[in-house]
Amino acid sequence: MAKFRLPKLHSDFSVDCVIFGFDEGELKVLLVERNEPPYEGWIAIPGNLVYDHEDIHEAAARVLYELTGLKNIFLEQFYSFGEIDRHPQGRVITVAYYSIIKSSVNGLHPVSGYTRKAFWCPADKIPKLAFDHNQIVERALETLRHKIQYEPVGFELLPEKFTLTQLQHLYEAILEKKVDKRNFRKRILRYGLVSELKQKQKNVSHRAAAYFKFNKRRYADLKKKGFIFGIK
Amino acid sequence: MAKFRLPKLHSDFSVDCVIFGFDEGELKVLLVERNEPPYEGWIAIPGNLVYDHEDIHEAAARVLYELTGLKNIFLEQFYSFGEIDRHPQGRVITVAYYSIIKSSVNGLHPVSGYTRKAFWCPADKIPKLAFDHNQIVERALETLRHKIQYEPVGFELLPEKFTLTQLQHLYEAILEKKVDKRNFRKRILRYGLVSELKQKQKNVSHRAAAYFKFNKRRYADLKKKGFIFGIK
DNA sequence: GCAAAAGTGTTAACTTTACACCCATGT
DNA sequence: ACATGGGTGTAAAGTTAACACTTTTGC
Repeated sequence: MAKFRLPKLHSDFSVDCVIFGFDEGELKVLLVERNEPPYEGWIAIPGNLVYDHEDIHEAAARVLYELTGLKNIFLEQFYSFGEIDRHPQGRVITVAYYSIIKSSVNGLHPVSGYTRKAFWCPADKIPKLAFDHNQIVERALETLRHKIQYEPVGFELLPEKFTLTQLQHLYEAILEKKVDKRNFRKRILRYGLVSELKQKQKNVSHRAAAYFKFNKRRYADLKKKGFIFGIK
Repeated sequence: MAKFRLPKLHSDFSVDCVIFGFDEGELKVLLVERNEPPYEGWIAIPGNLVYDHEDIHEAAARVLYELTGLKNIFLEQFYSFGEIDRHPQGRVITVAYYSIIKSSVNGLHPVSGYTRKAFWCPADKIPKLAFDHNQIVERALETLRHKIQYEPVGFELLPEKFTLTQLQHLYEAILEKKVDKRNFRKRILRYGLVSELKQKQKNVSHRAAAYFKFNKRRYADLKKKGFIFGIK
């Protein structure tokens, strides 16, 4: 027979966030240095317990803010991890979220004492992390690679203005393979997902590239019609 | 500062299972009639609390067995639901799993007293369910529709031997649209994912259709090479 | 003038789509 | 003989993949 111990004072579930950024031609993941046991001093992804009467999605946003200073980030849930021994102090199930943002945003300043600092780490150089966080990051990467196949996720990672080469390098970093320049450009331009700006690069020691911006409106229209945006 | 109340006696999280079957040309969902408060007497998807020292995945398998008699089902996690008021007796986060099976399996016999019965319901005629289960089923359907676009999920829903028309109707039921017979067959046959059996239908008042079987080996080979199996 | 990255088109192979008639079986 | 669903091919349109040279800019 089911028994409920309610109401409770504390939840034994948590949220963890895998935040992807792209900078210097590399895919990056946002990490923190913990300032609390367990795993005090370890590197981890931002995460913490959910309050009792708190929506998990809001909890993810709050925790991310407290631990890194990031605000107004669009978070998407991707998996829950519940190995019985994943937390050294007992059973804690965690709901994992991910987001892809413009890592140019500076101001990574933990707002609480839970973490000592927050910093970007190249996705292919993640150190040993606290808890089962390596597993969580690995799964987030799979989700991202999968997602980029049918949604133009990449634009979220770039600044407002970007060159087509930057965009291409981003795809190559996520998919971990080379893409043909001409075919890539044809595909991107075909559906009008980007608009060319009049502005060009300056002070580069090679032909200046045109800047483009993502055409959100156009994307929304196409999406309604069920189109798929894939780069193979 | 984080505080942990550990060890605990009971978990306040649950698992819920959306089991898809296909029968009589219709996509079906496995439902139960509850025999316990809350929502006693209501229709719901099979679900219950997770034991303290139980892996959530194992919990899903156990709960499914107890409530419906189904065993050895491949369950896949797809989302966690954590609205603060989703459970009338307090905060309960649920991890939702789905599976696709041959609904010909009879023997739906609840093994515990939690449910009065288990039965198949057409996916497009789901009644009002307990908790937020309608929302969970809806999301599982989206996941299934998405998944069938790049994995030959359909074979899991059919008996060992099936006709190509049955397979086509299955795709049409899931994708909710008509598919061209000739093009469908060409695509299925092209990659050798199915093998024709010598056996044919009997006692049908029209030309007997050939039976086919799914070629798992071939699928595994193709998958390794990164192929995508899509029906548009 | 050279190094570095930007930008640009064509062709062949393949994939997708649309479409209509004859076949086998039971009644 | 008729009703029912099974089974089959082709051509046109569209998509993908492979591939190399010229342009612009700063030093």
